[in-house]
Amino acid sequence: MFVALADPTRRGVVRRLGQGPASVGDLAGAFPMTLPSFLKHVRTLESAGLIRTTKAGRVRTCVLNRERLAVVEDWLAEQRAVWQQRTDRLDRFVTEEQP
Amino acid sequence: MFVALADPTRRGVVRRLGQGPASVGDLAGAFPMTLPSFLKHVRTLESAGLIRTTKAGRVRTCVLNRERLAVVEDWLAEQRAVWQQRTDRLDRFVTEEQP
DNA sequence: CGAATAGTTTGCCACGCGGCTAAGTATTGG
DNA sequence: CCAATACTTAGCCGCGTGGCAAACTATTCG
Repeated sequence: MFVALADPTRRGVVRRLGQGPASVGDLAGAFPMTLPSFLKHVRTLESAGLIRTTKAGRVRTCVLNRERLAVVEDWLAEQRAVWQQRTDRLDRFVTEEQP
Repeated sequence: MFVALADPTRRGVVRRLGQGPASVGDLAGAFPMTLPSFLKHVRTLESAGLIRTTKAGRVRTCVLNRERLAVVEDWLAEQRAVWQQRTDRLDRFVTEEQP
């Protein structure tokens, strides 16, 4: 997940797909690299589950898999939870300092 | 940012630091690698701005920089916004199909 | 059918990442 | 002051990643 999003090209693809499905060729047009190179990114995103692709005729269409982005959000939420626990403990501690 | 979080060791450090500051040595104890290797991760996290570190005497203490995690949340929020716009357009389109 | 289109596969290369050992530098406790 | 502690630096190595060009496959259009 994070690995897949750690590349600007791939984040670009995710952003673009947020606006709706697109073909590999259309997507590739927006990035300064050859098709084979670009296709690797598509595959990476797909195996990370961030996008789904289907081939119809000779054109492969990519769509964003929104649910997967929630995984990142969940991780962040967990971090916030951990941090929250800690400040709670701190609050209690500080509070109990004043009997 | 995403690159820094793309490594399990570094995510582990972030999680651990959520519970409060810790020294490099203490943190390293939780991971199966040598100190020099571990230190690289600390440096990576620091230059990504995810943590801040200060050295007192011979011990370097690390603290989580919560604000930076918000950057990831912002990116996700932006994605949601883009997606939302699109479904809005879609709604309008569908709605206007029925005069 | 034949040519253009849209991916796909293959094979190559450079670079950086993540790991290691060994050796060096401050600090600190006795 | 000396030894232990806590990093830090330096240097090395294997592997994965991200890029390319060239050649191949499968559709579609005229």
